[in-house]
Amino acid sequence: MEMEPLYRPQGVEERWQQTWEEEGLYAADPDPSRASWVYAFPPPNVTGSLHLGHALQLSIGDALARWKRMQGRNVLIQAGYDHAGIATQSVVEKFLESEGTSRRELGRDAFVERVWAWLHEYGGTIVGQFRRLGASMDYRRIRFTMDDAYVRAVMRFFVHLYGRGWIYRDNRIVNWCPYHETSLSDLELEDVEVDDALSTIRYPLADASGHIAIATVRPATIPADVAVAVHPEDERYRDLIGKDAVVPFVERRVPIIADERVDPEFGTGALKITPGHDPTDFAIGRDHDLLEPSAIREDGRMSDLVPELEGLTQEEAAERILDWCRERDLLEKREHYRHSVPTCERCHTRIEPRISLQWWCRMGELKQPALEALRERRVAFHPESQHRFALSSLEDAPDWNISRQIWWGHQLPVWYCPDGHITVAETEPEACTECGSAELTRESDVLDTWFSAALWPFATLGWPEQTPDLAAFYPGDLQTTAREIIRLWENRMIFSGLELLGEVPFRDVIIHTTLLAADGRRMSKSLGTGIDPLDLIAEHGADATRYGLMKMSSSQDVRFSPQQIEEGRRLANKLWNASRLLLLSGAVEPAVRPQALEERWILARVDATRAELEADLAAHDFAHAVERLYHLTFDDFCDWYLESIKPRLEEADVRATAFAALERLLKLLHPVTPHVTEEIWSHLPARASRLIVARWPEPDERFADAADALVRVQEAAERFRRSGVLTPLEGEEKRIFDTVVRPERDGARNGDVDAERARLRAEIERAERMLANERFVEKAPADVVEAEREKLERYRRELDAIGD
RNA sequence: GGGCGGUUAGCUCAGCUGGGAGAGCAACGGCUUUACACGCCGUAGGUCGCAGGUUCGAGCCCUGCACCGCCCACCA
Repeated sequence: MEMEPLYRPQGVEERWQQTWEEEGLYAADPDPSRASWVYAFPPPNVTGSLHLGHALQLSIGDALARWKRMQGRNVLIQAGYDHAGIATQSVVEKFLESEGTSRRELGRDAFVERVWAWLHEYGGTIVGQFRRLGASMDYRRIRFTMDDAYVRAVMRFFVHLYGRGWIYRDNRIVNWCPYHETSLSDLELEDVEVDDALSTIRYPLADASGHIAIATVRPATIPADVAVAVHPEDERYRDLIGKDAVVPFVERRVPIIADERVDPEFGTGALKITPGHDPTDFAIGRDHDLLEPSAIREDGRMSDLVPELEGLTQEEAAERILDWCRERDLLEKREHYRHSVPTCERCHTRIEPRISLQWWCRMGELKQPALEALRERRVAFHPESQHRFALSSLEDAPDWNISRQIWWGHQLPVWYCPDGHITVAETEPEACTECGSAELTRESDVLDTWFSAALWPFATLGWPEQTPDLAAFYPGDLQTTAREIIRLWENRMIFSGLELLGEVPFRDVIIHTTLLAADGRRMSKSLGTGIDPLDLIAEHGADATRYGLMKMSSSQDVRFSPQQIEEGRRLANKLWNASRLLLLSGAVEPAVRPQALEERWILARVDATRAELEADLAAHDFAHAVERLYHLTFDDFCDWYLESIKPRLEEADVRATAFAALERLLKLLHPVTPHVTEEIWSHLPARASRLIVARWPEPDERFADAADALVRVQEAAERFRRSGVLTPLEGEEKRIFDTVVRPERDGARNGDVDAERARLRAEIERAERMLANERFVEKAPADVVEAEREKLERYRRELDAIGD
């Protein structure tokens, strides 16, 4: 096949992706002869498409996987989808709206069928996009959290926790979305700034001795007030504590209580307590044994608490109540107030804090083994700061609200009989376990999406069955994710794995960099700041994209910059052309037969880089890892080594060594840029296997001695190019210098010996000053002082050589 | 309000346990050199956010301040 001067990844990459997969090189099967290495890739939303975060973590994870595979490990990257309960339900509901129907019109069973139909038509595109990035996942093993087998695992988990006594039902205040009519976790919310009005309203004292004024943005909730609270230390109200106030409009007597959660600085310093519609009030109410009436219904309109308000919107009700207050001179003032309120991240409806009956999982005992595992670092989050965060958020983890009032998801395996007895079973029971009634109704709630996601590392391998896959691939090795997923998912996988299988699901969790938009804001579709990785791949290739994303993954937040991707593209092209040079000179069987200094040197450089690269990858320092590969390729391999052997390329032995060095270089690069390296590999003299499964280079320190000699040549070259000064060199060193630098060309330009002399004098002066400082010589470490002396001597020698 | 991180060259970022400020890109100058102009060689560009402190010596350690980002908790 012809090798064009310009490497074009388009077409080449797709061909290798297909070949690798067809030849079964991505496949992982239990193999007792090899140690496994398992990376359960976070299952994306089944309705989702590839974004830069996926691409980044996949670049990292796949590079590690390919590295481990070349080291002989039996690598499994688990792929699949999450059903993403509320997100998917929202997407399909919007679709139904466009068709002129709705979830309610269809009813539950028909709706769920429509979701499945929708998914078969439009869902599951993202895994194809993983392929396009070159992700070496076992695509035969795609799992979905709604697969029959997976559903069985989820049911088993629920029944198990219930049997342990850790699952209970309770009325709590939850984030309620009036549009979806479901509870939401705190993490499914989005804060939005709104312009509101803050009303100050007088509540008359029951003994008619005056009034106490409160401030509220939600007058509609006044009918559900059950108390007025003040801070216990607040002098203004000390005398009122224990008295009764009269709630306007409903004219109900309520106590004035003291509670430290009231902020005396805000508003009037007095707070109306509405446990049914505010989280703080709810907490205060529980502590003071207050009633929890509800003025607002599931749909966000007024309840029948006050019959004349029933069915009104909150705005309408608020107007009525405020009018009532105005007429009696109880409305002190009404002022503009801007604040942020939680909204549903899917439909942007304002969240209604609401008390409802929910299912909960007690965390107290369940999390203990996970805490221990984290403390003992049997699971380690990287970087270290995130490990501390993971540990502290698990320590603080409140009981887990596991129920959602939506239709798409795993329906709770809970059945009620007419007498209200509860039967919990993995499959539909025949009769109530308590009274034997056969009239059973299933709980309509479904489980939180993260409840099933918590089982991902083992439910994908067949658990609860004791499958060969489970034996071979559990526990796994790697997890990668974004910071905000730690509490939602990582910690829950850890405690679930420990509870159900007795072992942690993975050893290392890499919390990857968050890529910001160029202006420093968060990347998001709604801000229009997102970048489609598929566009990057189409333009620059998957290799360049992988390289660039790894280069960008250094600190916690990094702004996206296309230059890094372009750098990757140049690297691929450079590698391509270096290989072209050797192949055009005549392919020969690779053999390590170094005869000259530069040959020993490049082999030493490649080996040194191998060692450094291994250390970088082990430390998850991907930015430095790829930078090293870039310099090895450009500076060492091309600019020095290939330039210096060019005149001798007709010698077969020289080429044999060159091909051997190239092979090692390709191997080191393969985890980062798999396609171009495999493509070049295929042009090399017949290899027994694909590069993807070739053996990672063994340490080879035979030529380490060549490094120093070459450094001398490189320094001489730098000096010559800078100043025209020729450093005396002999033999091999002089030959390489003459080949690469070519004094007849580079030296003609400027011979600024004076500048070089001045430079050396400045260095000498500086070193002399340091060494003249007694405190420095006394207190600095001996090796630092010694190094300074050596520098001084060297500079003096060099100055002598030039001629002072 | 709490937590994490950041502030170093025009841009994106490195700088290990304190010991001569770096890379890539961009800019500028020079090279049609038997692979690559997506190339090669070189030049310039930085009071390392600000103010103190510790130290013989601080980009790095300590204190305070300013600004930016993210996460969490939120005052009705």
